[in-house]
Amino acid sequence: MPAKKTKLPKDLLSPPSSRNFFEDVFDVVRQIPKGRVTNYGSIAKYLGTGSSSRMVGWAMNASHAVVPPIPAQRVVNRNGLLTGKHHFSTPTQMQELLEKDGVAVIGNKVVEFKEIFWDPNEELI
DNA sequence: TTCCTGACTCCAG
DNA sequence: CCTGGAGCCAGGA
Repeated sequence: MPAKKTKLPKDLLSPPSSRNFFEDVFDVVRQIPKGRVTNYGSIAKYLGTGSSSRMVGWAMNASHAVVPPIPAQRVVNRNGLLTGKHHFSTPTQMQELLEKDGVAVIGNKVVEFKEIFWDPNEELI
């Protein structure tokens, strides 16, 4: 069956053998515990891509077309701001999903961000 | 091919 | 504390 038309890079549609940046990003994001959040830079660092944090965000942009769904709401910027909220179906979707996870959000910012921060570099083997 | 943009981050001033 | 520039990598016009 041909893949549905998508804006995803060809690499993402490649077999698992050709592991790529996208799959790695999704893999890490899927492991973020409920109620915890992380940022783009930490994921980039964990994947060894150094300071390519923008690529993480870019990958998240494609996460909506992937299954199982990626908890993209758990990835915010280094200040705990919901910088990617406008990429969800509605401007409030990201916050609602976070609150559903038990994460309080006020003024586009994750409350107690520092407390619930989940760093893959230290908590993921 | 070059130029611009982006769900980022760091460093100067 | 705020602002601007650079580095970063991939994709689109």
